[in-house]
Amino acid sequence: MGGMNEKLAIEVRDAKCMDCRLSTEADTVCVTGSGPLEADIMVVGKMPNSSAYQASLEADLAESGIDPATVMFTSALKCRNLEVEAGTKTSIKACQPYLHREIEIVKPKWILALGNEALSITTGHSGIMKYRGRLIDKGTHAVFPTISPASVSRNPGQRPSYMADLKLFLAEMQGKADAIDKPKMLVIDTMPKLKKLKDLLSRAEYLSYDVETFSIPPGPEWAPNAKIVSLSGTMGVDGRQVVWALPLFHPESVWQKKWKAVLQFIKPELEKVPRQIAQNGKYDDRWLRQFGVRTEQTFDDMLAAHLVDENVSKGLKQQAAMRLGVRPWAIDTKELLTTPIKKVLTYNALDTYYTYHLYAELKSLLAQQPRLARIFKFILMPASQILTDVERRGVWIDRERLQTNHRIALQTRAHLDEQLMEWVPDSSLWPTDSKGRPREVNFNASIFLRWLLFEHLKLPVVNRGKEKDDGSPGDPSVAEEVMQILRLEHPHPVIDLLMERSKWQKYCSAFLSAYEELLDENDRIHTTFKLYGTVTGRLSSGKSDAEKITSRAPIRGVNLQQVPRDPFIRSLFGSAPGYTFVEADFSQVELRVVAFLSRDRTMLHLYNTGQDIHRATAAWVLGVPESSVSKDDRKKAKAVNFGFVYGMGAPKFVKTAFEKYDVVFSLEEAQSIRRQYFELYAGLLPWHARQRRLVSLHRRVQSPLGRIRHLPDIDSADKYVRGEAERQAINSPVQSFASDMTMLAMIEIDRQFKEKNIDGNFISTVHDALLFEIADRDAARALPIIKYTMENLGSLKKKFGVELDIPIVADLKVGRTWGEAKELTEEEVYDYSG
DNA sequence: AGTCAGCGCGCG
DNA sequence: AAAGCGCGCGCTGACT
Repeated sequence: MGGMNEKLAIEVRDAKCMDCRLSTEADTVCVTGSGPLEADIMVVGKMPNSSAYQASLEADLAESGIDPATVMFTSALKCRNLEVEAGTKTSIKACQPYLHREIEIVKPKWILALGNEALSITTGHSGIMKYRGRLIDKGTHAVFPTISPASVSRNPGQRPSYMADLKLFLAEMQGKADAIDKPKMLVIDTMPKLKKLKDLLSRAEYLSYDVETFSIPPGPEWAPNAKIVSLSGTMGVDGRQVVWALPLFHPESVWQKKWKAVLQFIKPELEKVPRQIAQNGKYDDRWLRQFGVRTEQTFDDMLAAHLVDENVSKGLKQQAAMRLGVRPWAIDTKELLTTPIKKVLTYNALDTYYTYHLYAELKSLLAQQPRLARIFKFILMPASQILTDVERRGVWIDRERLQTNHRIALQTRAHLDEQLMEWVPDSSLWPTDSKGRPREVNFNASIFLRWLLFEHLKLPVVNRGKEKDDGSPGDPSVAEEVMQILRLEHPHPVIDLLMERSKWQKYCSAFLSAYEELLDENDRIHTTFKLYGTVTGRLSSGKSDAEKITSRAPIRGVNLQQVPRDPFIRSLFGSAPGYTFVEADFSQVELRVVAFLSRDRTMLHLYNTGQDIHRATAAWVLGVPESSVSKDDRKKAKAVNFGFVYGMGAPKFVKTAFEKYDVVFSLEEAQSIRRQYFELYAGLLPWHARQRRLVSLHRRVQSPLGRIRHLPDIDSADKYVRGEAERQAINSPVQSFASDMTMLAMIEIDRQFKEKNIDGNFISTVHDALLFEIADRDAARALPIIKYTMENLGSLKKKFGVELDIPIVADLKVGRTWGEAKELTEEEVYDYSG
């Protein structure tokens, strides 16, 4: 690093500072900034930079167009200690005055904050991943946060977005005009203009559209007070482009009182536009369908962006900045109704305008990668269409049973609490909070519980959490695994009570009360699926982003992919009266895909001869014939298969075997089992090696359909990070392919139901399972379609040219509810009589 | 009164 | 010191 700026050091530095423990360990105490005193730009890192670090930082800045010679470099923490990589909240606080004094003296116009410590000391905010890349105005200067270069060197995958941030920082400083001109906007606020819009829409070749919505609390489109505030579009008509904004339920809107009628007026033309482009259009389509307009997006930018690069953020603003060089634009969408209408409309229209330009960009990117284009066309877009209606329809819940079971759960928890209270002494002994008041009784993972177990009852501490920032040991763990160990080695009634209680606590808070709150007037609950929610292409499920906004009465979303398997919960989910509930599972689909990809002979043989691989593994581990493998043993073997196939080591195997299956293995036993496992399935290790080689060579891997997983961390200098990327390279193609098979099945089955006029609907997918609700009278026709389609998946060959040489098996369960559905034999599926 | 990260645990 | 993968969410406790 260059030396400290002398004038600055004289003003600011206190070389004898002893405000925190860092000073005692430091080589140099209180290192102040280096660089010109009159700099406009100040770069704040975490600690004083080493010379190598400084050199690479300067190179990064130069590469993005910022001249390092004009920059004042300084840091959040002032003590330099090359040995210790330390940063503590207390140290940051202690150092804060020095940095603030530096800012006062240098008076920069811009501060580049590198990493969370720098962010927090310059702005008071925490959460660098949230705040990175956006300018924070501090009055006298503006702070632009991004991630720290240290993190980038550890995770090379972050480099592109880091460099993009630096370039955005330069653009902000230069106040550069956006790369694309802002459009002229047609505001539809009179009857003649509305008629004109209707006419233009009827001839539009494409339309990118977006709605602004409102409800209190922020929630779903079916909430009683849900309103569409405005609808905007960018469309191509007669070879030119028209950008328009239609005010609807805004207080200043001329259409506020008849906004629904206005929507109906343009509905036929809106629905008929051939190319319908949107950003996360499932959301817009859901809202428009709620109010009677059935748009069907044909191109979703968000999904295309996800396919092209699963690791970047897919928001419109981020994508527009990254791909179009457009600076962020924003209004407070929580305050739509009090924001002047002009602003709302401009914002709304601009969204559609950039959505269109992104579409053009992404479309050409996809055109260059035909396999991705096929996944987009034959999986993502059709799935998005289907899921739009799945989310709107929701899943039927047995309301009475829900209320009963909720009551039971609350009572059970209360009863356990009573029993636990017998072990709680007089409140004078309770631990106190920072203000000296006794802490409340709390049997969740709290300070109170830790005190009760480890201080009052003097049970031994089995495990601790992460070491604290100040170097003190972490809190004693009260996790399930710790309880299991305590129960074995130091039995105590409190342990059993707590283990039982934690189950009921989770049922009450995470599931039952959420379900009750979310039940709509038709006894159904809703989820939001994300097709862009996972790096492998699986769906994720939960609440929509709007529902995530914290508010006084948050609407909680249901994650349909983590419903406890306990029939106490699963039997609440069912089919409405007159309908049959069907669960169709792909049997062991991931392991079948492993066999297909690894070409392991033993696995291929087992599957091709219709055998059960978990059973085979269990028999082999236990050294008994397959006929004497119990259900429980088979379950344990599942953990063995999944663990070892994806690169689990012996120590972790010992841990999971104990935690999940109560089986105790010694490390030696585990090592020998692992060794023998790879002798039994001799094709697996060579396949692992192949995946490692591929990812090292290309920095990415592909699924059989061509989904790409970028793994830039394979270049990390850190061997743990590298190992992670290697195991992901092994797992990703498998998980990807399996989940695409599920989506293809959903799409094919949906098409056949429609063709054959079957009254059957999807309720949810759970990774390798499809859930349906089918009219009783159509069940006999529907079941064979479901099973046959899943097991044959014609589109794999037809659309993707992939031919599976292992059998795929679908297991069907039928009943009134999820928890009570009974498995059908093959005969029962093909000859169903209810 | 709201925000956040870390933990622990629900699912595949 | 650390080697299954992929998720979402509720709670706690510390902070503004």
